Amino acid sequence: MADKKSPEEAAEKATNALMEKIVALCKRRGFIFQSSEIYGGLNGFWDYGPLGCELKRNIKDAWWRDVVQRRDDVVGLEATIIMHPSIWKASGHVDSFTDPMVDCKTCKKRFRADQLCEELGLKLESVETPTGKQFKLPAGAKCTACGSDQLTEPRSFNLMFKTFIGPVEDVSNVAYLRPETAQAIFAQFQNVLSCARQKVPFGIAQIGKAFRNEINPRNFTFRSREFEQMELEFFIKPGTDAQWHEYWVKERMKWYESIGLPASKLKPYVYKKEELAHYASACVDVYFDFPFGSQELEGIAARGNFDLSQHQKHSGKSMEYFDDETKEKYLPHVVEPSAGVDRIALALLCNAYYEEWAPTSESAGSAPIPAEHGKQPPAGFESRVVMRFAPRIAPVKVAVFPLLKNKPALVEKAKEVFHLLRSQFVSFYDEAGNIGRRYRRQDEAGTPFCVTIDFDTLGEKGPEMKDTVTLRDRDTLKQERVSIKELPARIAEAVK
RNA sequence: GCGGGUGUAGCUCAAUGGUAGAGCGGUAGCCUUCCAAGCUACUUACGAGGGUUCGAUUCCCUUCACCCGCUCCA
Repeated sequence: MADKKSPEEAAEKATNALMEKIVALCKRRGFIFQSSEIYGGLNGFWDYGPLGCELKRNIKDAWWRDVVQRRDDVVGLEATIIMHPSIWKASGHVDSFTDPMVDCKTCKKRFRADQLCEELGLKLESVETPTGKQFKLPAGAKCTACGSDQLTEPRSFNLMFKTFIGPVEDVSNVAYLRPETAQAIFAQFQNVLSCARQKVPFGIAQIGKAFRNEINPRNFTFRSREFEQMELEFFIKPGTDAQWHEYWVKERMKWYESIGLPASKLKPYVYKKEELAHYASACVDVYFDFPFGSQELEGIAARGNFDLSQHQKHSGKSMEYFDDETKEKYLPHVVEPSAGVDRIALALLCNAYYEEWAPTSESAGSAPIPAEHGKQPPAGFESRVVMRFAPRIAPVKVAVFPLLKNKPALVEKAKEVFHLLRSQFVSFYDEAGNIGRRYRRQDEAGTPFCVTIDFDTLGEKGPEMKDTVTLRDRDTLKQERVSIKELPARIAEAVK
């Protein structure tokens, strides 16, 4: 009786097990490692290994191509991570990124100080300081859980990483690592406008690192303290907010499908009126079904002119745009699609992971079948793990093998083919172990194509087979005879 | 930050108050004519720091990391 598990518990156990397998594969194959692992690791920080950094690069390249290079109306920007502290004052991050927390010394519960006071009908006291607000509990504050008045003073957890510019560690030299890439775009709006010869509507895009001192990093790389963002600020004429917002939500959903995330696992979450920030007119989050739940990959917000007007106010510089056609001056409104690169990488890894029963040599030629949890594969099959990345996003596009390692003519020809392909695609050469083992290694790396050089390639079966190779498909395991000449075009077609 | 759990090789797991063993993997060699075959050799670990003890991977404390719940989530 005590051993009986509810369906919910069983399902939870299965998803935990799945995440653990994905984490193990990420380490085994060199996708993601713990940061500073030899020193015990560092909470909230992760490194990308040889395959992982190729994957991430492919995500960023795809985004940059689709959002910037292939459009007439978007230009790029690469700003510094540390910027003038006033930027974060203007953006609201210095004040609103702070959560004052109090702990009950008696029952160890933790509360947001403002919420606790509100519940008691009191008002949290605060004083402005150069580095943000300092909070003080009003008289009469007590723990709402146990009633004790033994509460710690409110401590501010500002989510921005702080540092100092120059040698003196002093309040006047405080600077922050950017908690988002977006603000630099607003701060450089006039510079970009004056050189890029763009007219509203147009966008400025940036990819880069951002830092948030999260209280509680969780779910592998999903919530990290150092992460990478891809943000677009698309500046529009006031009043066209709704139509552009709708446009970008559609564009972004399409993009996720283009990198191989299925529509069935992507869900738009439309913010309700009361959930919106006061300046925003609309916001849609793109959610992905991770093994640990449906979670946000990107937020697409219509932010009005809040950011530009804030910077105009704080800097005293005009952020206005002069419209040649209507001869009007105005502060452009903005639609902001803001995506997390690491979250997308994690989504791709989770989505690509499959356990299958693949045919062994006895039943070669059969199609692989999905593995059934907790069961042994049927005779003639054995389990394999395969990462089914979309070819466009796969870290390695093609692997090249000589059928046998101890035949110099095969090795020489294979290396020749490898060098030919390497000039165009991320390629991998392997000759260790038997051919099946090498195929399986590439399955775990998610390499969509394997090319094998055999004796027919050398012309042993006659001239019509000479200079043809086996092209093996990762997903179907099907093999096809293709001439070396046609190979680059075949692969290029699949990975474009 | 609180509570619970976990920490032995790259992975999965074992044993033990007297300094650790296997399978898989990896590397090298032999072999191998298309899906993890075989043989040989090599490789690698008690998360970190203290304490108790003649002696600690094992017991105790602290710390770090990971997982789960709470909390938090621009």
